[in-house]
Amino acid sequence: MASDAAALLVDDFDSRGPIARPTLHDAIVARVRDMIIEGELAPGTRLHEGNLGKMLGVSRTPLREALKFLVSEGLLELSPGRGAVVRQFSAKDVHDSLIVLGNLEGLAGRLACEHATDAEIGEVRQLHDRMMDMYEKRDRLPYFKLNQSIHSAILRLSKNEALVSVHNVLQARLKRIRYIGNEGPEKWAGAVADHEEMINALKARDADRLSKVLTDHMAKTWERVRNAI
Amino acid sequence: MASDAAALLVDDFDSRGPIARPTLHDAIVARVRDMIIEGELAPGTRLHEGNLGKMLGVSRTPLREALKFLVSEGLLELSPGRGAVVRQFSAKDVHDSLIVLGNLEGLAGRLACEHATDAEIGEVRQLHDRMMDMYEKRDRLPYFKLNQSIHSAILRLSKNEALVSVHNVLQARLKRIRYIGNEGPEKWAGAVADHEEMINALKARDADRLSKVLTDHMAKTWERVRNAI
DNA sequence: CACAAGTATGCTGCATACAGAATTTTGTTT
DNA sequence: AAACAAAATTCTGTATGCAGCATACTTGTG
Repeated sequence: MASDAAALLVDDFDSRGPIARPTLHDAIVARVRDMIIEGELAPGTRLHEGNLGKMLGVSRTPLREALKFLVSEGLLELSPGRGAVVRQFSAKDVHDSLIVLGNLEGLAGRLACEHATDAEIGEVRQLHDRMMDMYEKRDRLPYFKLNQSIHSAILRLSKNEALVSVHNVLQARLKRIRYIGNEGPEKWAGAVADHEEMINALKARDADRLSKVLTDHMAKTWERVRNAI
Repeated sequence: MASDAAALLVDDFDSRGPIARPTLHDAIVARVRDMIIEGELAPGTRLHEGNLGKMLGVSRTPLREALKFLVSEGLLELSPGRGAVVRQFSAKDVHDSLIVLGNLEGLAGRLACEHATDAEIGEVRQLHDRMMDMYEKRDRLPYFKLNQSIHSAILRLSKNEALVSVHNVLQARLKRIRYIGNEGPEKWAGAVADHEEMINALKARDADRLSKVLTDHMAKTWERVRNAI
């Protein structure tokens, strides 16, 4: 019965990766990470290995290994003798992270202008156009997801693995908060304007301008989410 | 007998931290990380859970948890069914990481100029002076360690936890390579000159200059280590 | 009735046991 | 002698068991 649920968990895992088949470990990590990001496990929650394991249909051993992994990612904290707790980010933590993220995205933009092919830039353009459609319809969730895709794409186009890696870690920590932070119409319009400038700078391969837009965009993100914390 | 060695391992752990006592988990992570950084476990080495555990006097369970932790840090890779392998960094990986590190240190310098107290800058100055003494004596190891301390100190003075965190991760991945990369006299002199300018810019709280020196310094580091890979 | 001490329960941390996959070794055949 | 196949061994991945600590509860006392 436990193995059935575990098999289900693995099937759930989105494996569009290249060769390696999904492992139970990866599935658990992905699942718990999602539970944290989507707020199912609120910050401060103490993770009960027995219950959580039964819930996921996994024994404590692989679960504990996955939790250690998430501790290293900064999504959980470990208090000795008391197990894992969903990490609570202070306003300063969020602000600090956004500053670093802004800097990293700025660098990514600079590198993307240098290394991206025309075809790749075209793909980002398509993402952008689809996002604008969603903005016209004021369809928030697809807009949000396309928005994330664009930022991820620019990171990818930097062709810098290390950069992608550290960006992903910081991004994951803030994802929940950014998801919550629902700006009003005027700030939303501002964000969209930023994105227009981004895509233009990228098409023109204007590294300085793209870098600046991305960094500034992240600074404005702070204004959008600060009262949601 | 296993527990004896485990106790020894914990005692080995450098716990100048605030409150929390060292846990076996932390001790194992620190120990294996050091073994990787110091080259005792060469890149590409397949980690044998049985042997390594016996060597450290720990059973497989906490060891595996520690390995998962190090996988998340990017020091190990996991091939399903085949366990953990010490990650091999290509020249491009190193180059990419150094670019990101340079950017992060540049940001750190900028923030340090803003947030550091005069006393803290004084402490960095002292580290710098001691490092210069070691340079006069051409005493490489203490020079190297003080050098690292200075960079860490600047990161700390940024007062940005997220920045320190991601910097540490990237730093750990490259530590072994930088340790190996022994430059000749003329490049060493160049590095020392960079450090002179760093400390001057920091004292003057010239954010732009400090930022630029740190970023450029890291770019030169690539020249120093590239033939060691 | 409040508070403290002792007790009981439950959870974490670690070790061990077991099943299945991977690798190596050995035997057979060409 | 080389190549292939099959068996045996070894190792990983997962489950379970046990000891010690933390917490909650209960009971006794002021």
